[in-house]
Amino acid sequence: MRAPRCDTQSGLNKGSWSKEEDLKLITYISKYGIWNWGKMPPYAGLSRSGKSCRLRWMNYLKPNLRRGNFTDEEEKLILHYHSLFGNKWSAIAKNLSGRTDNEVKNYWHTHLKKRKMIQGDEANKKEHVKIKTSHKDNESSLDQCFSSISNDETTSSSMFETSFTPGHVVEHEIYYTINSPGTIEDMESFWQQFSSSTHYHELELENFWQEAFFDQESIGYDMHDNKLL
DNA sequence: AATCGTGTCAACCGCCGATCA
DNA sequence: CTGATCGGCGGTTGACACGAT
Repeated sequence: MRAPRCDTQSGLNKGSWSKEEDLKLITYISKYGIWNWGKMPPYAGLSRSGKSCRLRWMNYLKPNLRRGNFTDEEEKLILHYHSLFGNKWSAIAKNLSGRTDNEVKNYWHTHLKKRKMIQGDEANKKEHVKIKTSHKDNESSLDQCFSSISNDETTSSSMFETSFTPGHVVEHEIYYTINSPGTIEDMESFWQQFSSSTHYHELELENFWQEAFFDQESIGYDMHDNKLL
């Protein structure tokens, strides 16, 4: 886990994502969808690059991700598709429901690559693979966050109506292609709801959204139409 | 208890292709 | 056609956890 740090040149945060950052991204996307990774971080109140947000969403926060240990069946599939595709991790991941290319790649490098080499040397040797469950703590804390949001009707959206539960595969397709970042009023209401529906107030971030959303020049605010650009 | 070595995996980086003006 | 922008991909890094000594 990388320690959170701030890049002095760009002023953007780097490293590990905090719980509150996760919440902001989840809540923003649930309300406004994904319209432009490069432009949306300030609207979501995040001091992160668009790439960082996209990566975090795709690899960790997206609702239909399966987390935890790889099953024997998944392991066989990875080996099978790797023999077909090589290091095309995204192609392999597409054949594994709820798994990301990053996860498949990591699993390959930490477990299967080594095993394959050993098997190559000693064809009949059986290798015991220990699989760590280091996501446990994060999952439980995020579970709390998700439940606190999804239990609040004012913030529920199509996303949360579809069993938005980390650690489980959701059957429904989630729509996140809404095209507008909303108005200032929307955002005020949104963050007030966000604040009251989570443990946000305990995080000493009360002033955060004000700093983030009332710097109108930096975020692009059309005074004439009263809309965020 | 302290130190060291190794494994794990979230996140970063740089590149590339698609799209659009 | 060209250049800018954006999303996506694969390789790599490095902080942290944990076992060994």
